[in-house]
Amino acid sequence: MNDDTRRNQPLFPISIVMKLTELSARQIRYYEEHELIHPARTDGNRRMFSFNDVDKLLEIKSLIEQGVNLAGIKRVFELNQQAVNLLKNEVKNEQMSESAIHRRLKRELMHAGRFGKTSLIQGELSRFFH
DNA sequence: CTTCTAACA
DNA sequence: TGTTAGGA
Repeated sequence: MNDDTRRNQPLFPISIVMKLTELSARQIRYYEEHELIHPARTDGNRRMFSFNDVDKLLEIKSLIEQGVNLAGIKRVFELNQQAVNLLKNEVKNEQMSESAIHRRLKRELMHAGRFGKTSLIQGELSRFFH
């Protein structure tokens, strides 16, 4: 099992996520309603969150505190996803050497760092560290 | 007892 | 966003 799979494992119920993110259940459910997160469901219809879900919620919290509305947050995620896809394609097309990939990645990570915990692209970047 | 959806003195 | 009702 790789890191990606591990980070996407549905592990905790909403009560734990509330403590980890300091967000109310209302907020967490609201963000799901607006498709900012997609937690898994148990047989009993209970939400089960993964590490990636928690990271994303922390990201949402940070952006909300900075005055970004839900539409804005969606765009941030979309642009972030586009950046990931570009990196993936470049790697796939083997148009970059290993060292170039890592240099590029380091630059992306530092850029992401300026915005807080942002980007890091839902843990998807971990795939490039293999 | 925890979580879910829907609704709003 | 908070809170509460009524179920599961």
